[in-house]
Amino acid sequence: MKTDTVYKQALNQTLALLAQGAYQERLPSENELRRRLGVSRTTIRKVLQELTHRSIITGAGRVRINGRGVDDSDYFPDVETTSKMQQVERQFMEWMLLGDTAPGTLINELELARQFGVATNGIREFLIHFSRFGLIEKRPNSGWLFKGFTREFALELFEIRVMFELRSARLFAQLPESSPLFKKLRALSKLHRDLLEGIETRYHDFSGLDNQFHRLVNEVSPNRFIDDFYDVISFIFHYHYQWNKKDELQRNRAAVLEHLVYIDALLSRNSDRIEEACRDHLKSAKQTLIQSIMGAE
Amino acid sequence: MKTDTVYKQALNQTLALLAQGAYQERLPSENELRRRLGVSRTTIRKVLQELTHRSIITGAGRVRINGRGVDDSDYFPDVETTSKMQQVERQFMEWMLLGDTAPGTLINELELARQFGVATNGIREFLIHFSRFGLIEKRPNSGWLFKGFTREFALELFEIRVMFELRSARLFAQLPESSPLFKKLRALSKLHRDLLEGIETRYHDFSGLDNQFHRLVNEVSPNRFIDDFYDVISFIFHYHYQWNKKDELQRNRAAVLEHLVYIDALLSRNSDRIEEACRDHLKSAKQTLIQSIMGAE
DNA sequence: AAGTTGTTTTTTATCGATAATAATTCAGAT
DNA sequence: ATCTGAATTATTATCGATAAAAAACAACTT
Repeated sequence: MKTDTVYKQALNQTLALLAQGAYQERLPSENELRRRLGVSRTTIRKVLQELTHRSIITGAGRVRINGRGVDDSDYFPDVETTSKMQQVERQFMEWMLLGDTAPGTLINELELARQFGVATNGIREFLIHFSRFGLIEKRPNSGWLFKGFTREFALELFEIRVMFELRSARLFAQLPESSPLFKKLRALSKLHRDLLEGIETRYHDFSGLDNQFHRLVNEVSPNRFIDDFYDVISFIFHYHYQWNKKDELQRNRAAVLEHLVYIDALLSRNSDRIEEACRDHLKSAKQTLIQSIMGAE
Repeated sequence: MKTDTVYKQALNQTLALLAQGAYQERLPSENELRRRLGVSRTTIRKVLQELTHRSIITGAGRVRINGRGVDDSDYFPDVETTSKMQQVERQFMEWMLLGDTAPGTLINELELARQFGVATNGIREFLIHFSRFGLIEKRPNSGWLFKGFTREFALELFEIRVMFELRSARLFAQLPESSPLFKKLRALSKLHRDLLEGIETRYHDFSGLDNQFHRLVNEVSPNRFIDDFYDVISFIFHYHYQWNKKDELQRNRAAVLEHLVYIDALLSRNSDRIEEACRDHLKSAKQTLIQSIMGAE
């Protein structure tokens, strides 16, 4: 049966809205809330019913108002708000990256299913999806082969990444001055400078900014295959850096500085400068990844 | 429950081997056959048992010999030798390419499952896998969106294809004369010339050769992401051309000629010639695809 | 008439079960 | 040393069922 994580998460979000005083007098309509939380009205109604039941809100029908205040203990714990699929994803990445799983290991659906506490179907669906990341390969009627999170993987990944990013960066140089992308770029530059000031404490905010920046560069001329490839990169980096905290501050500071040079180059619309900044940045990103892969071995 | 398509296909293949007289006197060992057909010994034994039962082979143990000749009616029909997954794939492609499915159509797992006569799970697994081809997109807790087999799709596909192929072609120019790839390339050139001679009747053999050629070019420096992308291309072309026979002879003759120019260029190891031939060929391949997409609309 | 809530229908996410296939084992034969 | 026989065990490919969530429909309010 389906888990009710969508409902629980929606309830938590609603609580957060109430707690921060978003709705003083009356709650908005069900449709309004639905749009805000990105779930169906069915779910919203379930949430409202529960909140009413708990007296967190009172009234009914069109007139629902804040009831007793929200307490920390009202929230559902985080575990209950992540779907099975997300849990499987996380556990698999742990198994792979933290478990020192050797290249060449055969993956057994049944075993993983037992280990992760889900039906084999869930594992299967995850593996099929995950196979796009180039780390596993299916053997029909047999299992899956783990090819290894290796140096070769990183090299192949970056070869493509450089091709794609240079392509977009070059197109950037040809953009008319009036393009809205430049405005976005300047906004992003500001965010980078802000981060740099508070880097000592906020250094882990970098990965979000990194993603935003590289995706912005690709907006110059959207291509679904490039976008997909960036999904691979985000995914890999998301998990990899989550568990590789070594030198994070220093690494991220350096990367922010590189981004700023790169952004300035893009704003200058000078192809040579752009190309140089792009290559420089990707070169050090590549080294960082490779070092951390090698370090882990 | 699992279908027994593996067994049936293995049996058919064994029959084919017997029919073409591969084993005059004695059949090879079970292990030998196993390797040859790429299935487990369990399956081979089941096949041998059945063949013995049907008197197509006689004897037992180490001495199994040809029995009565193989008859056409001995073979299992093709439908019974394709797994559910393959059937779903084919039916889905038909639905998409032949059914004039409009961009923006929402895909309903349950409906497809009923239509194709499989469990929803099978549809789901197929769609997850298929989403890598950039034609559909998942909406969590809701269905899938069909983005359309459109001109944009073709343009985006070819932008990447050109990047990848030029990259490989350029690396080819730097290969030492002694590289084994040149030998393979000469062999492929021969196959092209042979095909050209019998093109009037064998023109549909081109697609296999096309695939072989482009994969050979990428062998110069293997990259899993490029390989994956070529899977996308092969898949699309496989189905697309299967149902778009218009001008096939003429189109394929032209493509073979282009390949020959391209191969000669690669053999010459002259970067300029290579680049030109590569661009020319991809340009016309792109036009062909786009025309046939537009023609269908 | 547009927007809101109440109710019903449809669809997805997830589980568990089963036949076919693969993998493993071991003893005896050539 | 490799092959078959035979039996056992393990794993995958497939089906069907069910609660949660989404979507569609209907009835009501202002």
